[in-house]
Amino acid sequence: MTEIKLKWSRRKQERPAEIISAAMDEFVEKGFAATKLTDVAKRAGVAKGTLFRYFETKEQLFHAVVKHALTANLSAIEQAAVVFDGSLSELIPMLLNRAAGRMGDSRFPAILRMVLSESRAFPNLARIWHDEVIARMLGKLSDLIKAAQAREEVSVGDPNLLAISIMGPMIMALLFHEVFGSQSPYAPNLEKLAAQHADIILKGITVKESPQEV
Amino acid sequence: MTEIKLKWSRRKQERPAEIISAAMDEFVEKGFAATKLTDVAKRAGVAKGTLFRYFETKEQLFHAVVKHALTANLSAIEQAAVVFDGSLSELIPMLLNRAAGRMGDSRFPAILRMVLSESRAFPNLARIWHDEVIARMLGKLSDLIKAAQAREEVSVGDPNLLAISIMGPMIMALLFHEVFGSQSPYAPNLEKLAAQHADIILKGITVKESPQEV
Amino acid sequence: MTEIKLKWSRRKQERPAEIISAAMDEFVEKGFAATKLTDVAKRAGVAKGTLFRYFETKEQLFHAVVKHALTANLSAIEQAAVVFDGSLSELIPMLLNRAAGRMGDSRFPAILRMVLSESRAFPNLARIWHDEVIARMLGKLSDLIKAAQAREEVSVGDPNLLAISIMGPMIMALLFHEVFGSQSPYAPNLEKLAAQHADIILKGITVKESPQEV
Amino acid sequence: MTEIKLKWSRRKQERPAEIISAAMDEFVEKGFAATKLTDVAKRAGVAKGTLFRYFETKEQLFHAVVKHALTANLSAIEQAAVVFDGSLSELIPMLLNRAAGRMGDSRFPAILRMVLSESRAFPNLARIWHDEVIARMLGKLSDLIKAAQAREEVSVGDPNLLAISIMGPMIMALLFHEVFGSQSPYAPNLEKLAAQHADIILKGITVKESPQEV
DNA sequence: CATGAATGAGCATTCATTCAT
DNA sequence: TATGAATGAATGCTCATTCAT
Repeated sequence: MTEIKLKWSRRKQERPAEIISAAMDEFVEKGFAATKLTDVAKRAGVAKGTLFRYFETKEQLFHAVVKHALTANLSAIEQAAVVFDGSLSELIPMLLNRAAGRMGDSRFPAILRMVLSESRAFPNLARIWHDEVIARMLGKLSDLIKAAQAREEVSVGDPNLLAISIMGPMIMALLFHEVFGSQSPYAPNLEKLAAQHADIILKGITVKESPQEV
Repeated sequence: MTEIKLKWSRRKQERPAEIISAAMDEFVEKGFAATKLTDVAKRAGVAKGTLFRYFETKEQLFHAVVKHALTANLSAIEQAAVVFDGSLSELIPMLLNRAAGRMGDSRFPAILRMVLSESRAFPNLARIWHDEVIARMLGKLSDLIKAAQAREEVSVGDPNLLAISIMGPMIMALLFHEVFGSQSPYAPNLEKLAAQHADIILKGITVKESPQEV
Repeated sequence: MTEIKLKWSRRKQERPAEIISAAMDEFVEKGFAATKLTDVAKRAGVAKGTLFRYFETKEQLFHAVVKHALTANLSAIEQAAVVFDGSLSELIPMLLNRAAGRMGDSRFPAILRMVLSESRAFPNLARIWHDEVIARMLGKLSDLIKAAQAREEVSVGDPNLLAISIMGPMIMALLFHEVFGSQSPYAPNLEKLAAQHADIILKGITVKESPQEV
Repeated sequence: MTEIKLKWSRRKQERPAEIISAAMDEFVEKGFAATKLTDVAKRAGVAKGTLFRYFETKEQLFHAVVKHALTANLSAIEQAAVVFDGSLSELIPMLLNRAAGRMGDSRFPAILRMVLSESRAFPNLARIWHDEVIARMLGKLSDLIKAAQAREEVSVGDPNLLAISIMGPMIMALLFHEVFGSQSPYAPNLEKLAAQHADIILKGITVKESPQEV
């Protein structure tokens, strides 16, 4: 009896999280429109009606999923850049390598793809992700680049564009794996790409002490 | 008079194209599942039933749209690289600049996004795009890089990854505009990005003339 | 030119009959509701729109088909009984044998079945068939039976019911072949049934001259 | 109160039967193609969507109706003959009389007619009815006739055809009432037909006591 | 007159949402 | 509070009918 009671109250606490997790899997797999709440309920191990106790509509459930995905990844994102304060030649390899690590273990790429997919139907989604993820990430990276330019570590150039030059290939590679799978002969190895791209970029932007100039 | 007389026979020729165009707009805007054939018909200026004269099901209409988008862009893609035969230092700026040009005028970015969105529900779609677009594009670029490496124009490194280093930022920028719009302070100017990224990459990969030459 | 002209006007004359024939095949095969006018047109070798030059609606086409089937078979039916004027012991075998003959060559069983099928949706159909076919057939047969009873050829009994006793098995057998096909081990051989049933019935109804009575 | 409380759980048990009953009425009245599920739902007192909770498609609902009709009538049919073990002179009047009884109270004739109507569109339907109803009925009757022939109760002749001679008029009469209604002056009275036809048949097939016996 | 492209009312089916239990 | 049976608006698709050619 006590057992059961505990089990119930325990589950009650966890229900929303379980539902969100199940819903995320479904939304990510099928997209918003093609996801059936019956399937979400089945996957979450609850009755369909139960979903509506916690989320008023399908759309609100979707928003909850997105919000959850956001906050779950946000700390990691912040951390990646905020903490750091060294030279770009140290930051960039670390940043790209960390991004590469995201691929295998987390649902980040799938969520990225979902955001790309659904942002047209849910403009809010695009705005939130822009403000919370993109702006922070690019903003921080851009600031670090500006600082590096100020101390003449790197050559001049638009820092925002430079940030895209740095991150773009990783994003493209992530999407490649998401969309085309890892079996393609062109599927990039993320760690190697991170290393090689960091190398190229650093060579491409670092100010060389030209011997004869001195 | 002539106008009216020819209305039917002329339209019969154009109908499929008109419908595909309208359908592309709807699919791109709403996604496959959320697109209503009523809206497609309305946009195409025909009755609902007329759609089914030309395309048996919603899915076949979708495939026709994808195929059309593919062939419409394919020639341009082939051209971009195939014709070329000079050094990478000429090719890369041209290639990126041309990609930048695609943004404003064509529906390419929207289609790219649609492919990202729907490839999970339509695995065929992913396979076709992989084989027809990605493989060709990356394959050709990779070949050119190998040739440049052979004649020691550029340093060693995995050519496939290098191709991603070159194209990734443009892809990311395209998606940025598609998803977040061009109003964002972080929205990259495509032409400038193309120029700046080409510069960086070339500096990053070109084999330097040995110092004693100076 | 003349050739063509002739061909056309010749066809024009035949068109309604060709359409009715094609329509009968389709209606008989699929039933009224499941028959598509496109298929009728195709089978008749004309365009869909042409059907509507000759028959205002699908329903009117159906009525034309029924009417045609009726008149085509009516003369034969009339003939079978009207002409005859002999004893029942001659009539019944002949009648049943003739009915058996109908099975193989004509579309009569299929039409019978169609009438059974569609009479609920088209009460007119039932009424017409009742008045034109059933009443005439049963009426005539009943009259002949009454005459035979009057001259004490056959025993007393309700002549209408007797008519059904005579015809029923043939009707059932016709429908058996129509519905279950001729492969069933129970599928009756129509000629044999006609002969055997005639025999039984005649034995069953003929007034025997009991030897001792004389 | 109890009424209301149990409404759902009780109805859940009854719903399929209620729906099948309503659907049978509609199918029998209009035929498969012309039956609208809206009307079935209305007649069953449920919403359209509810139908699909219990039957996946219109066709499956139709099959359920047929199956129900089959099993509902099958036991009665089996019983009629299986149990019996007496002489044909007792069996035949009883059998025909029982068949006559079916007319007024059950939906058997309507179902018979539906099977005739829809068997072309649903060949399965014909096969099932052939195997489950016709074969059993005719088979059993045929067996009893063979036994009677063996003990010289009745004269020789094909037992299958004899079975049709026995049943045919009842089938025809059933269909007459179904199709043309009971108002026709030719509409047979089923009980009288059963009695009279039994009489005739028995006289027609019974082996007569040889004259010298008198 | 013949054609067949175009139409749109009509129907089967789906699924988010409600609510009696 | 949890359940899942019931609901009905919404949507893909069909096909008889129309009408410009």
